[in-house]
Amino acid sequence: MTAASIRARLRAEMTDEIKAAARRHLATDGANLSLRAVARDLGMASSAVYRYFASRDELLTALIIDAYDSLGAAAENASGTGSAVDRWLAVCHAVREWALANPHEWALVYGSPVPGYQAPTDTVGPAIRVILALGRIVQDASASGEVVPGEPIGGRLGEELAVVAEQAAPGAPPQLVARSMAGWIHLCGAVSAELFGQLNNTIDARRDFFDFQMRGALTWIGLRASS
Amino acid sequence: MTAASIRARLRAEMTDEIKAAARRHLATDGANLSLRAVARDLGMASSAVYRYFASRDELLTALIIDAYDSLGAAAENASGTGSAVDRWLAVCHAVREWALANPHEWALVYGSPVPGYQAPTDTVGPAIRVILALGRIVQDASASGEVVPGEPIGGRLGEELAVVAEQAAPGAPPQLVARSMAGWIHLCGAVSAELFGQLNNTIDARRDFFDFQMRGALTWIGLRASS
DNA sequence: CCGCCGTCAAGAGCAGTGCTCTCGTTGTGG
DNA sequence: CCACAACGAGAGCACTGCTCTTGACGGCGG
Repeated sequence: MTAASIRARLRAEMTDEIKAAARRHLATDGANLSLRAVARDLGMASSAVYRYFASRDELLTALIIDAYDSLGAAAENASGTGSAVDRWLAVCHAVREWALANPHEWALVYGSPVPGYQAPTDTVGPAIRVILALGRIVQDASASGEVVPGEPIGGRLGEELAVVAEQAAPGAPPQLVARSMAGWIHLCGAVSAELFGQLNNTIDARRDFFDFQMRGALTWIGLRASS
Repeated sequence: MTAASIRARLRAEMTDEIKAAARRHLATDGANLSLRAVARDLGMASSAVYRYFASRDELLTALIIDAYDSLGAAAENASGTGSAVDRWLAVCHAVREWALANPHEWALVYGSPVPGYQAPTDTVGPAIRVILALGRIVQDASASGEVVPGEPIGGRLGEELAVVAEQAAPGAPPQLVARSMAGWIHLCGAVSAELFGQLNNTIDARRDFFDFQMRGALTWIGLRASS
């Protein structure tokens, strides 16, 4: 135990240092960061990095998982208490603030996909944490009646939404889940628009505008202020 | 005229061929396409490409402008006739269909920004064509009363929105312009979510879901079916 | 009609990249 | 205590964007 754990601990520390350096380079180089530059930052040969990550894509995957987990934790932290509306808005603002604090990691996970990169299945678990956090709010609101049911959705879309509802917010009506998904998509769109420069030279009161958008989406989603 | 125009025409043709080849490579390599590979495709030396584009960034800028123009034309074409709701939805679907037909160009303009790349001012003109197309619809609807005014917005956000309203939809109330901007952002978010894989293994009835989202956003925006 | 100059393409070259392979060293489990 | 696994370093391959030089072709002024 002693020896192996020492090796293992050193390996874990080295892995973290590489990821930290890579995260730093993410800011300047984006998704196509230079493994050699990362190695230089750490004072090691570029080939040594390959002892820890089999390829640059694997390093990126690790960064992506970390980003999803960090964002998911932020969302879960914010989804605590209050009315469904308050909880939903808190999650929205938490996501936005996380993205503002970690813009390049947001771009990594919600921006354009890296060309040759195929996300492994390890990423889907962390990826849906924020969705599940929103789903719990919707589920709770639905259970306590803080919700406008709306008209059912038929066809194949209706069936697919029923499956989503079962997984993310069991008990909630599919049409409510559909509107919530739209709200999540609007959330992602609003954050990306702000981060990717679509609001430049146009809107400076960005928090207010974001809040305005999320509240507006909320009225359509149909979460009520309280039971 | 004769000689210079011959030269100029050859140059324009060559420029177009380079852009076409670069667009082809955009599909596989994304924003970090290989200038040498483009040159290889055209059977010319990589250095010869620099006669037409001073750098790879300049080539990318040309592609970006072309993409904005193409998308803008598609949006303008679709914004023709009918009620404000019909015109708005037509533009939304036109944007989505253009994006589905040109996914990599969509990623180029609405995806994560290229790291070291700073968009020159030449791009803003083409960039706002689709926004202006939507703005005209809102303006017309406002003029003919097909609109729910809603509550005014105060503070700095209100002032900024008034400026936007003046530029994009003169005469329309700022709060309506704000809701329309949110609709445009939701539109971009929905297209990006679909294109960037956020709906994978979840929603297959994508056109229906997109339509559902845009109609929902529309009810909140406050465009009425007809006067 | 000829020479000249601007435009063009090609090639070599530089610094940098991802990744592989080999070679010593070091530390650890049996 | 020693063989073996893990590790770091370096060289090397094919590739990249970009620059510089060289040579050739074509249209215009004299």
